[in-house]
Amino acid sequence: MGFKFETVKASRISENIAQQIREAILDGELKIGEQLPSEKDFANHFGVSKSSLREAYRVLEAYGLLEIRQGMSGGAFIKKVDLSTVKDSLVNFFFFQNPGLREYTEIRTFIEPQVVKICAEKITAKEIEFLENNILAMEQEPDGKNFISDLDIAFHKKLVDITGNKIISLVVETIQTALINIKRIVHTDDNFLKMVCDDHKKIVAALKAHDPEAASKAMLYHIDQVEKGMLASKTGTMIITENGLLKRNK
Amino acid sequence: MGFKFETVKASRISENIAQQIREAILDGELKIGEQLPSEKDFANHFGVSKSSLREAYRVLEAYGLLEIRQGMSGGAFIKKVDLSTVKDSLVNFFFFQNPGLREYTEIRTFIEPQVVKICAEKITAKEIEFLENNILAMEQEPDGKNFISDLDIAFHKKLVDITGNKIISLVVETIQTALINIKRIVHTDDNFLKMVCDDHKKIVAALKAHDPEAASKAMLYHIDQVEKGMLASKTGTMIITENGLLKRNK
DNA sequence: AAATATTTAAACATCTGATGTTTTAATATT
DNA sequence: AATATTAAAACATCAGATGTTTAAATATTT
Repeated sequence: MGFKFETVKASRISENIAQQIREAILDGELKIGEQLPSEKDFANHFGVSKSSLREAYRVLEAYGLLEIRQGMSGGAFIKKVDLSTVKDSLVNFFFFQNPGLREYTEIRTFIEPQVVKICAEKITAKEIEFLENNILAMEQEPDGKNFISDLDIAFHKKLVDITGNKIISLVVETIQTALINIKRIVHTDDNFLKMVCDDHKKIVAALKAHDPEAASKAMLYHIDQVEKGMLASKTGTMIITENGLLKRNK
Repeated sequence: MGFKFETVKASRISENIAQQIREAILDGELKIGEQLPSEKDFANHFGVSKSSLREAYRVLEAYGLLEIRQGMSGGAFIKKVDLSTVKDSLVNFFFFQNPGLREYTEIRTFIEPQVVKICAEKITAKEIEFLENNILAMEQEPDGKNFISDLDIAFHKKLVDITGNKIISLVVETIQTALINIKRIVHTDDNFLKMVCDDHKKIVAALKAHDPEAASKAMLYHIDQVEKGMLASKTGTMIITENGLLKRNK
């Protein structure tokens, strides 16, 4: 095997600074809410021009690590990276990977049946009420496409949140979001909506009975139904290939 | 329930431009490798100053959507977002979420046993050879901590790659990377290493026999062993709390 | 005294234009 | 033909001027 030196990228001042600050955050030296010096002061401190420092700030802001506020008593503040930042990053990534519907379904079948198994043991009366209200709202909604999507996301999100596992939450939520984008394209019909409600009801019934196996089974069935429904429905500006891959139809 | 208008953020020129370009990419108008106009020209086109445009480019570069090259016939080129960009983003996110070892283990037990089930059916002789060589290399390595980590990642990565599911690959690889960071801290010993090798061998044996259930069982056992091993080992600068949460020990 | 309006100052946002550095292609030299 | 030099395009950095936002301090009015 040959050498394995890492590629060296020409150092850019802004990158250097952004890296330093990011490391300080990851090392715990800078904490949430803490304020960095003003552009002028910090540029001076680093011995660089304001523009270079501004670019570093912009990059850190793009990472979601910084919030920059204008005005008096404004400035750059360390911020907890929020979910939307990661999701945007994942959207960017998956755009080029272009996973197929099959891939989304597959990982869902891995995770979500197991999620409801845990839920069946831990779920509280209040959480069951939340889920039941969610289904009710979905049924009563005449045709609100987007609203339905929100309710659908909320249903599945609630379930993962019950597990208390932040990683699983992120994964499931990201997949849900990606699927919504696909759904918007494939124009799922009223039958689809009814099917979703029925499936959700069965899942909740199993959870109410604290029956892990039944819940798991109902969820697995549901995920498969959703895939089938989406593959069967007519597509708008996109087409679904034999692999369940979505492609622009132009 | 009250109104639900979204918060409006003061528009910044650089942000506006970055958003426009990002959308053009996500709409398929700009393709990989395509070159954007030079700073000067594009700034002119938008009717803004060079600095504003540069900040937009910096942000897009941070997203991993742009590669900027200096020199003649340099410029800004649309780039496929690579894995490391997403991983960095996830590292930033999880730093604040600070998931516990338990959470990592849990999602692994959801995914990886099912992964090897698929592998047991699809795996080829060449892939088995790869895995066997990987184990051999791991055994022969006297003490190379980091190298072992690389081999460990490569082993698990190979398995998910066999499934051909890009989403699962990303999830598993991200978790592996996060775990390595934890392992570096907890100073796993020689016994741990031997255990890993033995477990990997059992998994490969099951795959060789094309036995999905055995493979799944071996993987589940392995993941649990790794968690136990890490919880038992002495910690360096970090301590593991009762929840399996890592905290800096200072 | 309280409420309202005005002023002020700190900090970011943007612009302009000059100068430096990198990189590749064209040209000249050996 | 190989090597060295030069030129040009594009990014990188800098300096400093001007505009805009925002919150706090101050002044004014009720």
